[in-house]
Amino acid sequence: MNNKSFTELCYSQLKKIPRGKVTTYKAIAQALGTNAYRAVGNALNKNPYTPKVPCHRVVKSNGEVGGYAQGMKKKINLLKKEGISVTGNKIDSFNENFFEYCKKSC
DNA sequence: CGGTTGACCAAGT
DNA sequence: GACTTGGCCAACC
Repeated sequence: MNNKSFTELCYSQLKKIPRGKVTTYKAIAQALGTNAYRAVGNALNKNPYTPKVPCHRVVKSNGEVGGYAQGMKKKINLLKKEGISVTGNKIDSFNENFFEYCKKSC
């Protein structure tokens, strides 16, 4: 079970995100114990689990929605349905809907 | 093993 | 506030 690639581990963290919340690429990387922000984004970009994994709940650290393999419009649309306010390409009340991972024993 | 890429980040201009 | 630069790390060729 631990033989998964870094990419697969990212998906595992994604699935832990509760509905109506969002996180950042950086947070996920740190949750995995690394600083590979880019590797995380790279993993989600090619993610074959698009509907399985809530990749649309992942945004950039500056509050922007970031990107989406199926189109940002779809991503924003999903976020709004989850109860997250999105203005243009940015998250409204970003820190309100922000979800933090438990790095250590939680 | 080296070079390229990417849904990034932070700091500087 | 928008753009540029350097850095970071994993996956792929």
